[in-house]
Amino acid sequence: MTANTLKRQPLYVQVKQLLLQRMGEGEWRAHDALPSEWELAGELGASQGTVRKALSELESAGLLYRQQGRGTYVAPVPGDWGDAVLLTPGLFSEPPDELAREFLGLSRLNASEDIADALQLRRLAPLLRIRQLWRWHGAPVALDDVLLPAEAFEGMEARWLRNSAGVYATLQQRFGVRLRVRSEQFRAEMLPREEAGLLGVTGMVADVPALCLLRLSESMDGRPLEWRQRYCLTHQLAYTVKHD
Amino acid sequence: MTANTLKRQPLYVQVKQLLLQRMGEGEWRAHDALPSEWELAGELGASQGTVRKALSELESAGLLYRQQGRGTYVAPVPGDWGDAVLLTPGLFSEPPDELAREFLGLSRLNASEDIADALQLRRLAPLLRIRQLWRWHGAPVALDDVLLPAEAFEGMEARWLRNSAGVYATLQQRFGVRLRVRSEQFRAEMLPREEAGLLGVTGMVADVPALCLLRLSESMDGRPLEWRQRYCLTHQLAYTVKHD
DNA sequence: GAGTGGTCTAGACCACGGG
DNA sequence: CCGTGGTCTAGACCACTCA
Repeated sequence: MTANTLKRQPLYVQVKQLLLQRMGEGEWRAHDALPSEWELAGELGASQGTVRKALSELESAGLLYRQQGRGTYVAPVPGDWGDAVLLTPGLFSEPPDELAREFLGLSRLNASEDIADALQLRRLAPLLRIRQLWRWHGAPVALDDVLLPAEAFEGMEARWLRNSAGVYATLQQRFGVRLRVRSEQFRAEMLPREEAGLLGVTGMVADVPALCLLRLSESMDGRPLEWRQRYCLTHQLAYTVKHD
Repeated sequence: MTANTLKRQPLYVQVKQLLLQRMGEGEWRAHDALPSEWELAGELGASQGTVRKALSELESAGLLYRQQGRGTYVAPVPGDWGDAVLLTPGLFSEPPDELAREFLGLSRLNASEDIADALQLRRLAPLLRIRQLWRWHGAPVALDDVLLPAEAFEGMEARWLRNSAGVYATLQQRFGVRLRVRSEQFRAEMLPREEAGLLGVTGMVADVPALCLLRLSESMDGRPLEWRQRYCLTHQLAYTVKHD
């Protein structure tokens, strides 16, 4: 890599950033093959070992997958549910159930202090709010409020969200932005009235506890771009996170 | 590595396993320096690059930490709380609060079907149960039930647990077993009566929602060895998991 | 200055997948 | 068979820490 020093980043980091950029620009779609290690090495003027280190780190970050004897491929966008899985409680065996996602609406509001702080915006900054409902075997099990900085996603349209694989997929397809989870926060709460209505918990039933998940996500270059709140009903299903 | 092939594992994996074994046998204590890459390479008959790959993987697994210009050191045993942190809710800024751990008791019981299954034991297998309470600024915030296969930890004594940095630290010190989290499961529940008593939630107060965490941990060679259930009060504090 | 880990290179061989 | 990624080696230079 001739004279492309910039800020004296190690070469393999520069290779990573360059590949991330090209992936962000949509040069390759999910499951497309990247050039081989030797081709990239030639293109970029680095050795094959250096390219390998960059590719390996992108693989462990979940952006690529590699198969011996075949090649290196762009990994599909992770679903909105994240790495977690809904499970029947008490069991650690895992039938990865398909959850159905239902888009409820797109609206605008202004950031509260907490949210502005988390997203590194000024107070009352305009936000987009996306609501969606998760169903498992037809029954509502979770409700999402997704908050995005309006400035970063100007031109967002509800129909993009209605017919898509999820918010993350839409952001990547329409804005070339790929998000990753920075941190998640769990809390047990009594389900608020409004959310209870949307989740179909109505009437005389005693108050219901809900798992409240907050998730802060960022772009690949580290800017926080999504604040998500999820209310999960966990009578029937638990929220599982696998490690490694 | 001359003729130590075993089952045709890659050399760097064999190096990892050998180092894990020697760490498990207590050859080094926390913050002890390991031999340098070149010394290990000489000892084990591998190249320095291969040793480096093994060490790097152990570092990213959190078992070692390395400092340029100094050396490679054994990482301290993680606390019982795991990678998660208790936080004031709504905020993603992080004052890593010290939690006080209070040992409540050591008892024996027999495995239920679920737990025997998760720990890969026969039904009704004998278990050790360790109870402990977590306090934050004096107030109880969480209660742990730790279940361990009695067979694997015969001779466990309550006083070991009373005066220690936690269950994981005791297991490593007394039995040479280091655990890592395999999966965690979250659920919102109404706090059961017994746990409410231990957590100091008494009297006329309306029922309280609790975050119920299940954690399955395994030894470094992949045997499931701990089933843990934790009830967390999350009115004041939330349960946070950082990624990366 | 000596010793450590961090990066980078060049070359070798192996294991796997597919034509 | 070829091309791919996976492992392993040897050697070079750099950046950092510490005596």
